[in-house]
Amino acid sequence: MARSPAATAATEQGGESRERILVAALESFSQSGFDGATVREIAARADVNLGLLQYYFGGKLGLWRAAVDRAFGELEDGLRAVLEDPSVADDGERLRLLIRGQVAFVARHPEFVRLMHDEGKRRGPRMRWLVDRHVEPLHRGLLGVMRRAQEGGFLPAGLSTLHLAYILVGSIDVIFHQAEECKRLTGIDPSDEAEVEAHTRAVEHLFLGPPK
Amino acid sequence: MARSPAATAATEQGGESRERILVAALESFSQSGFDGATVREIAARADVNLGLLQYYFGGKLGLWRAAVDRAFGELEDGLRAVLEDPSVADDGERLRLLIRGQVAFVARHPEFVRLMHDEGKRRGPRMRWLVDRHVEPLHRGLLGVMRRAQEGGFLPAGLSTLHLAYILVGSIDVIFHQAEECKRLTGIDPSDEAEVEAHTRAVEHLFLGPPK
DNA sequence: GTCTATATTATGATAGAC
DNA sequence: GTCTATCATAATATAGAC
Repeated sequence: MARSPAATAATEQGGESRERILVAALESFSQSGFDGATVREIAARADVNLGLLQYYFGGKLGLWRAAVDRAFGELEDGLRAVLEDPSVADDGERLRLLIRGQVAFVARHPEFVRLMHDEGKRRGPRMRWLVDRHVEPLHRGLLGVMRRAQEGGFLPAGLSTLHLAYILVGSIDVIFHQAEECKRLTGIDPSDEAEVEAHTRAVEHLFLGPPK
Repeated sequence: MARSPAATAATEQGGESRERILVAALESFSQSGFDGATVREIAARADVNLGLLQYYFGGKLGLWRAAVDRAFGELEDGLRAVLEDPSVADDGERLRLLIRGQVAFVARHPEFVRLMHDEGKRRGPRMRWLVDRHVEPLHRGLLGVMRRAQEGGFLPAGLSTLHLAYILVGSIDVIFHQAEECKRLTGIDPSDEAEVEAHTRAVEHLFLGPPK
């Protein structure tokens, strides 16, 4: 896989092991939360020695930050493409693309949502770091699209874009965040292709109306 | 506040301290997750001695279970009332009441959602216990209401009720789950009365159409 | 770069006094 | 019931060999 130049500084100094550690860290942090995750388990998962985490990331917090940067990198690349694509006809269509892209991304990367939710629920330095560095720009972009979609008559006017934004994100994310619960509850894996499609259709229908 | 007889068995043996421990435990578990929470901090929060947690609940897991039972007790009482209320005109109206009640509950009890999300995201004995004991009955009830609302034309037909259910829950819950993030992001506290109202209106509009 | 110790602290649980 | 120790373990982080 080709590497984007932008990603180099944050994630690409160092070698193969460094990358495996980051993958393992994201997995562990998203499953157990920052406090619940242990650097030992991450090292074991990445099949490297404990000291190596210290060597590359200086400590648990540095590892967490690097893993978060890496996780957001991929998402941001995809979102920016949709937000800035000049060939999109109108903001209703742009919102539709945003929904589709986000459902697809979250279905394949539930760790991402789990990590965001784990930090977004409590006050603290990590939450502030995450919001200021990553969430705020995305949120601003989404609000803009929704506002313009309202102005164009693609979204119900008179409803707060802030609330609509959280409703949209919640609509998309929760079933994948709770994928294990959903499996236990229904036997259905929401990340199965057919379910991802059904989910996309349902979210699109609710926000943008029945398909033409 | 009067105590429902049903709640007695699960939560009322023991005294004042026991209750304070359960409140503190719910707070800690929801903030930090099961692994991240420490019995020491819970004891400190409840202003009781460490040994007392052992005395009442046998250990961390027993404490978690008792705290969860207590949290679901209140929710289940409210939901059952709406689900079984014979004076409700139709299932569109019932769904509307369900939405209003759930938004109000979650706005006042974000810990509840945080705890559910913390366990629902990972496989394990606690998740299974939680789903089988508490989530499954609620989910079954919600699916029933949604199916009947579809049949009555109050909800878009042709969309999977499973996905609609997760979308509804996500729509309602996430802004309150992420309340701290939202405050940092926008300066707005979603649990403020005006915001709760705006959120209710937005969710109602999306699922049940514009107000009459 | 990667590893093997090890220091230090924090944690869940227990024993037993009052 | 409630408290004061204390134990055994598991955690992060460090020092230093290869």
